[in-house]
Amino acid sequence: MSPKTRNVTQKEIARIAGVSQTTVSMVLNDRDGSNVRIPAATRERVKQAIEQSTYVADPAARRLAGLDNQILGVFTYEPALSPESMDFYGPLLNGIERAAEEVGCDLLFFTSSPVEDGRRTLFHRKTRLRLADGCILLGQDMDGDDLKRLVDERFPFVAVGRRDETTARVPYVGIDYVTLTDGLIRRAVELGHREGVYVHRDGDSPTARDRRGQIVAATESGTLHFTPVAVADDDVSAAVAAVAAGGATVIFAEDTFLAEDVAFALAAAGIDLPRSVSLASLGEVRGHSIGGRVLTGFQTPRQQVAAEALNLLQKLVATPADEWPGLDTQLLLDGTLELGETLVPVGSAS
Amino acid sequence: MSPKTRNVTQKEIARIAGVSQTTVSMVLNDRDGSNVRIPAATRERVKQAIEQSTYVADPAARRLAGLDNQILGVFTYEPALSPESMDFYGPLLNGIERAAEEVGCDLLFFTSSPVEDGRRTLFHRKTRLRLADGCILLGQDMDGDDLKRLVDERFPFVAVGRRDETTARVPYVGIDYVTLTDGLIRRAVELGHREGVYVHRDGDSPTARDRRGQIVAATESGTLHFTPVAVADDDVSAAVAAVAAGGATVIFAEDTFLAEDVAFALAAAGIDLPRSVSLASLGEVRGHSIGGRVLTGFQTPRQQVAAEALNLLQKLVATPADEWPGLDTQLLLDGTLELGETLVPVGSAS
DNA sequence: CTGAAAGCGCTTACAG
DNA sequence: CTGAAAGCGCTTACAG
Repeated sequence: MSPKTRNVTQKEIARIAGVSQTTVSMVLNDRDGSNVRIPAATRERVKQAIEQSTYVADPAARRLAGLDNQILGVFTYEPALSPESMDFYGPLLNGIERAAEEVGCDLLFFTSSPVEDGRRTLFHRKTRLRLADGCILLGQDMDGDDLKRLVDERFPFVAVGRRDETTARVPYVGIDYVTLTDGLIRRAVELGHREGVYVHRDGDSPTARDRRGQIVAATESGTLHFTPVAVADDDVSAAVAAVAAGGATVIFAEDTFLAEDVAFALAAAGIDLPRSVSLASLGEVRGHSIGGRVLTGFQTPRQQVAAEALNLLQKLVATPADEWPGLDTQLLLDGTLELGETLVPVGSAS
Repeated sequence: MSPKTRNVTQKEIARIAGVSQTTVSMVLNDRDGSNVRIPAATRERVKQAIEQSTYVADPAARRLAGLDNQILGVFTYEPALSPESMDFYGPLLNGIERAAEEVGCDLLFFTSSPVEDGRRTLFHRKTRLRLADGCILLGQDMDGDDLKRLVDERFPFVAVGRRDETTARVPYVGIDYVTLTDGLIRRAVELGHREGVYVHRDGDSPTARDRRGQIVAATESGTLHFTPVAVADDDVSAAVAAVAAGGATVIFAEDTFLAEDVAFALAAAGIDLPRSVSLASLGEVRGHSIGGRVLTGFQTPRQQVAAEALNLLQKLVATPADEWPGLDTQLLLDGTLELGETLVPVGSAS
């Protein structure tokens, strides 16, 4: 630690104002309850002294003494500020920053977390987690053990995105993908589609299950029959083959990157989009288009998700842990459909 | 403060291992100097106990006891994570995140700082600044008083961008705009330009002065004569008028947004770019183009700037303040010219 | 109304 | 080699 000029402490303020350090603390924290009643005169004297000095409370000491810090942690399972991740994290981080500014909190990014198995670990020997009053968790693929431990330790946190851990009830704010997926299926049916291909990554996240659930339901009810195609390593050739095999008039892709890959592969295979086959993404499509056409998919209120997550986190921080069970800690927000231009009526080719 | 389950402390580890709490601290911090020599046996016992527990040192306590925190502050004078600011801050933040990850530091964003006069204030009653070992300052328009106070308090910090405060020697990492500007002027001269217009915002930041200095020098030496045009509120009409008045074959804009505004106004005025007049930006141009043409300007190593800034900050943190004068704390990195397609030989119209 | 004291969890001289 | 003690700056019972 580089030696700095000593900082002003309450003790010095006390000496200047001619009171005890306790009194300074009382004044600073507006402790004016039944047992303590500080006359306006001394209160004023103390305030004067503080005003004249450059006094700033030491956050570490406050924290150690058991107060909160006005610091919220932000943990991402991948680098959050890289150009590639901005597409996903950008709106969330922006929402978090704005909400934090609003409530007067600083944001502690746990960039130091060592990487294991390709993702960062929240708990490690030197984690500064406890310096924060609470923590926001971001990432497609969270660690179940982390979540469990956070719950067990009663550390206030909120996950962005739905989590249905069997081991613990995780507070989250997410998007209602079930309704969105359902809406897009209806839309396809309205347009005459009866046979589709569902291209997905074969992941097992809650949001992946949400989408798949509706796809399966539509298939089983006979509303719209989907042939599922799992894709690995961005190799979407199987999906193209499934389309070429005939029958399908529409492709649903699990997310927008996948949709773009599919579109590219279709073009390479000489299959015309959307004349020969329609395409829709079950993810956020803003800013994405296919050959100049607005991609059909969802619009998701990510900034709002972030704001609500911070909101909920604040509530958890302010509530004693034993009262948490009474709180509504799982929140899904509605998105909207982007009808777009890549999902068109069957037979548009004619 | 919501009551949590109590966290494991050194005292408990000590009890388990059957040693004193001091010894636990020693083992944890590898204090094995001349006065302390802990036998491998007890050391092992302590490590076992730690391993079995979920012990994590309380960062607030460490900090209060005078150690460093592995937390670096990030202060931006405007919101850093908004879509608009990403163009500028994005590469810097990315560089900072990567560097922080490398050195094992967390990043504390001072989002809580209240806004005064349209910009955030670093020092306020509840600043958590001191929780960080040091701080990176970002922003076009920093507050001179903030800088002075940081220097006076000997708080380790590094500004991104050159700062020449008269009141204090500010550590910084920036880009060498003098050489870049000079290079672009030479280039214009090579292409036959003798008469230009310099569109600027009339600001007084160091980098603004750097650019203007070269413009003025070229004008005075007669190499390339510039007519300066100050622009307010993005109203570049005066610049267009200056061009229309004749004589000038090239426009230099202080930054890329300005260049884009000028290009737009020229097009509206029916002045053909670059056939009638050339255009160059004295700023980063990556990702910007004018009517499909690569804009002439600079490429600046912003990620590297960020990395070097963090580097320097680490050095400051690790060095006692009284030895800072011996350090090289002002660093300018080289950018490269983007020759682009909007600065063309005089008389290309023919 | 106000201050002396204990305590938060840690580190570091200082004695054994 | 190891532990008891002081101290970091703050808050909060607890006595006056």
